[in-house]
Amino acid sequence: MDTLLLILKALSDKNRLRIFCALLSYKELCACQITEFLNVAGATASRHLSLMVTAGLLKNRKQGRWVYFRINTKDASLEPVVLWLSQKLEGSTQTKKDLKALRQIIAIPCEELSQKQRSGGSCSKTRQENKNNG
Amino acid sequence: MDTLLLILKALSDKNRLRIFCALLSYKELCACQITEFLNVAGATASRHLSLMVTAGLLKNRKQGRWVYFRINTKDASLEPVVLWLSQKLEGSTQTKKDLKALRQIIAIPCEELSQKQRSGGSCSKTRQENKNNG
DNA sequence: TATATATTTAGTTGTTTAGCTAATTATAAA
DNA sequence: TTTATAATTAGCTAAACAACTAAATATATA
Repeated sequence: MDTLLLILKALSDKNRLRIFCALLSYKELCACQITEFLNVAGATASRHLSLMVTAGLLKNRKQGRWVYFRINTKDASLEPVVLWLSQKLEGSTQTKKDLKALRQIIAIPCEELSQKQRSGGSCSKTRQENKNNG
Repeated sequence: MDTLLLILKALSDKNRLRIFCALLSYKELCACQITEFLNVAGATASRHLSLMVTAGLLKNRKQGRWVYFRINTKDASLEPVVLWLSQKLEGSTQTKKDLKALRQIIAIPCEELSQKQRSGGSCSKTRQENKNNG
């Protein structure tokens, strides 16, 4: 039951659900891409991803300085919930909005994305504004 | 996505998961029976149940002074997750322990249970001790 | 009708958690 | 080997939440 709780807690946060949803469409995403699309500090995205990996929902692989995350498709016992979530998430307003934003983000090379994040593109003010604008 | 989040949040608490698990075996349970088996204050059980009803996971019916709760089997879109949870919960140590305790609880009439709860059977000290004893 | 009582709601308190910045770690490039 | 940098970890703050007690609500019984 404790393992199950870990999975459910990992899924019961809006930003983590958005990450999961993004990975349903884009099989693999870099931490910097997820940071960009959530519009949060890198450390915040990292913590969310870490929780999901610990719960067994995600797997990651390191490639040079970048870390790529994907849904853990090896654990067969997760299949039913992944399917259920896919159905529930498909076509929701938030999903549409996120997928649209992601199309633009994945077009930018990670080097450029990271540089943008370093140079103030992710300051608190901007994040707050984006949040308010929906 | 917000409805989905409501469902996931409703499931991501140990006591609420225990309630759900109990209702997988006992189709319908009274609020006082759930209060007894969680070993919490009546108000606490009521709040948990209310969250689960709001999320659409449970339905309830009032019969006299008693309120009975059951899993909402009418919403077909919940079927996959209910099945998944059943599989995950089946046979876990916590589940076994809870079902054992429930067998004794349902043997007691609600009148007697409620009276027991009123007359100090559910004081904080007892609850804490039970918690520590597992 | 008045009283008893099962449940819910209101209000309080301590814990958990999501977010931030700053410091650390690990890898690539100069 | 030194420097730059992507990601993680540490430490902090504010918000969310689970638990409690007390008050309110709704129903049954005397």
